[in-house]
Amino acid sequence: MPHLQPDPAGLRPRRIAHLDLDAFYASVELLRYPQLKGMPVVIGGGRRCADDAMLQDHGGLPLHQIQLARFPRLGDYTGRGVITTASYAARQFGVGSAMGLMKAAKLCPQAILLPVDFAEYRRYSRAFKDIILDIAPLMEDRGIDEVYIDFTDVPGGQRDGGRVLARLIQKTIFQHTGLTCSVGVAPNKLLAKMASEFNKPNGIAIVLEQDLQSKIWPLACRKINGVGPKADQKLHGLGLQTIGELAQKEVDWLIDHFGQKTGAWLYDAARGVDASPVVLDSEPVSISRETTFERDLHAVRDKAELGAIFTRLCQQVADDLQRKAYVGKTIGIKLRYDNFKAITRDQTLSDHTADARTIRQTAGQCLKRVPLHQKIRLLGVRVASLRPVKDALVYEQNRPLAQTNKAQEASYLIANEGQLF
DNA sequence: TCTGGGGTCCTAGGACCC
DNA sequence: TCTGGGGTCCTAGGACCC
Repeated sequence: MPHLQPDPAGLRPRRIAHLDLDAFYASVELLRYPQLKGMPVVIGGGRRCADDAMLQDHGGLPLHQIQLARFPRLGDYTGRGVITTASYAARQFGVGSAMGLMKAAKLCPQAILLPVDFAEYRRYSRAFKDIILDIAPLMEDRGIDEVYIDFTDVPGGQRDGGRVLARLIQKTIFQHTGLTCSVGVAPNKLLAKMASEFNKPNGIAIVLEQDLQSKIWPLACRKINGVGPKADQKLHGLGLQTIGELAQKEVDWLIDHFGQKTGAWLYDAARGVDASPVVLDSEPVSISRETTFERDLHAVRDKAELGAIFTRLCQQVADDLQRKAYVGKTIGIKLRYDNFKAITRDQTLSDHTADARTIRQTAGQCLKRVPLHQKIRLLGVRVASLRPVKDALVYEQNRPLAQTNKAQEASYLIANEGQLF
């Protein structure tokens, strides 16, 4: 007999909020260029985005005075890339994030195309998280525009199911940054995440234990955080469309079809059961850099170009490690062929390192173990098995030594730039 | 005209050790 | 000569998320 009620032991008297900024990148760009308000705007395309020229050529005018006609249109863009964020006006045309720019250009050629400006987005990201921490100190960072917040013991966090505190946070973020966000408050992270989607943009949704059947069960299984395209397809194949239908299945049946771990997890998720804690801080597992080329490259015919890119990626990863004060033991590469198939190779060293030469040499060894007949579109370098360099001070005190290392790294890398291995 | 870049976690097989 | 589990580390691939 399937359970029709949530398992009371799994639903704690917690109040957990999920908050994410609305159309974050596009909203930041609209603050910078208010004249674009209401226009379809997409962010993406990166460094080759045509409007770099525009940004340098605005005749010294303040950014907000640049005339609409001078902004580049999506329809004029030719090249690779995907949309990172689309403004709500652009979404009306069916344009959305992760969509290829060329495909989006067909749907909405008149949309304005802006390049991503991560430095600026990170500033806003820090600002909105600082505001939250001031009000509610138990916050889990889930990326540049998303957090979980434990409302349980925050004053006012229980009032009206959390609505009062959610409203306060929402208002304070808007006052200080001009950004809007959507908040869901529920007994756990799983439900809070789903709830935050209910009233986008600039909305608040409260989900209580007893709302499971009315508010959660009608939703598609795909709305469960962790059910992606593959799992969703498989669920459809098994005749399951909604979370409610999933909740009718026996745990053994789910385990038979999805394996022990995923099966048990799906069983819980369909019942709104999630005991995972709000994690305040966590150590990174890996640090990586990767790049998709402007055109597909061949290991033999484009050896010099590829070698230079490879070296640059290693240098960037080394810089990232040193800046963040980590060393890593496992060096890996990733490449993606022109048919989009990706492969990885890695090698674990006996000692941790953040040295660009060591990374470059080891990554070169990895590259040797990979078939290189086919053209490739992407190359990446990754360092894992990280360990924090506890004494960041040592780095400071040894600055002259560190600079010597830097110089040696640089000369080694320049000497080997055209090489692939 | 396909499909970014930065991550995390899981699985599964093999090596190796006890 | 054959046959055990269990634990850990390494490697490769893939699903998923922001």
